[in-house]
Amino acid sequence: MSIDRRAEVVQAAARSFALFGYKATTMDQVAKIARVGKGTIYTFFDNKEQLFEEIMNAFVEEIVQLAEKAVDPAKPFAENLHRALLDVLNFRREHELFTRLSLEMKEIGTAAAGFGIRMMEEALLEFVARHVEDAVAKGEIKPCDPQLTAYVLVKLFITLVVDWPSVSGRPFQEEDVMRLFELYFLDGISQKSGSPL
Amino acid sequence: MSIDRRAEVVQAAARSFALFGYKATTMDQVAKIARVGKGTIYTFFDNKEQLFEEIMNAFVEEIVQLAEKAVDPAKPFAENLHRALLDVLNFRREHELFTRLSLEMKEIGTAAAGFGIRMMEEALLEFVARHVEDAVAKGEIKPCDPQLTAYVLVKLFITLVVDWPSVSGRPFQEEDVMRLFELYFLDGISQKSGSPL
DNA sequence: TCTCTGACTAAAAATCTATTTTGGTCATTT
DNA sequence: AAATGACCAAAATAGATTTTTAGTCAGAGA
Repeated sequence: MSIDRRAEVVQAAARSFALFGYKATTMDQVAKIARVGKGTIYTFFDNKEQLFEEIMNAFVEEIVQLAEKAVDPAKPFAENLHRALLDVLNFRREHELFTRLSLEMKEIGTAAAGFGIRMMEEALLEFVARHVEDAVAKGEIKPCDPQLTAYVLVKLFITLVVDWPSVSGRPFQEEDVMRLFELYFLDGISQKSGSPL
Repeated sequence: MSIDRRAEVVQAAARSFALFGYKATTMDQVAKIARVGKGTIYTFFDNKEQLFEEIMNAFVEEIVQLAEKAVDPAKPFAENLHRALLDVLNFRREHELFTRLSLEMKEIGTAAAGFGIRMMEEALLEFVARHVEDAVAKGEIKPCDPQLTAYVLVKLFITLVVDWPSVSGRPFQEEDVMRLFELYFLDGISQKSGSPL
């Protein structure tokens, strides 16, 4: 039985994309790493972008499934959000493809890298929006536009996990992020209800 | 009495920066618009960047003063935030220097434009952080890191006023921004206290 | 026959070179 | 003493040339 050349190609490409980014990954290189002829790649994928898309798709699916698994419909929104964010956080830390692509996207303006990022963000937004909608329906959170709320939520997440650490120098611990999320998003910073004894 | 050449230079440069951006503004052009010799500019400013800095400084000062005027120490934090943000919002809409520089910063990577933007953001952050500190001291909002809170607040502001409109296509009205700010930041989206009668 | 390959090609990217533009200077004028 | 614009070096731009790379295809190997 011959090896699964398609899988070899995908694995090699995934490694190369994660290691060098989209632009610096050449098809010759992928072929070499996968130990196949370059033409073989083109029997499975029409072009470089499609190969990239496949890998991003798998990546996105993995993340969404992870988040989905963290959600228990019986449990409250805040708790589900908590667990899902934690998982995404950890996943990000382990797989640096996302981080590298973000960099490439911002430093160089690679179109495909931008596409990849946008795809991930859109998938994440869709996922969050769906759960926000549920939570609103259940009366767990106030009525609001699910799309916008998801957008704000994800932006706040990125602000806390990516932007602020790079501005202030010190990254947060997981628990910090969760506590801050509750403070800034779920409960609000306004000191109005529970008067301090 | 001779004209104030320095003021002429500053005015000409301000116009040109706002109209063409940092990079596309040449010192020859500024000299011509200001109707002075190019050398004259260099009797007031060491170089192009310093000229730019002066103009940005004035700009930032104007904004901060505007915001400061909107704040009444006797009034609650939420209301002050409300008014200050409204003023900044309007100012932004009127003066396009900020917008143009943001674009230049993102499309081309002009270092000086980046510097200008960062300056504005830092000034704004400092302003907000100071007032957050006050509000915490007065017990109007929950105890929190003023720096971080200011950062989150400004980011949310930009998310609502700049990012979301460009994503969704439809910009917000002023009142919308304010209402959303209350929902997402001050009160929180969590449906916990006031049960919906 | 069918899968797989790597030399090949056209197009894009990088490199090099010639030319122009531009920030900054300074001897001269006012 | 204040102001100027011709001047210069350095940087940006444009164009020509070379290199790299995505994608093809005739043919080798099974």
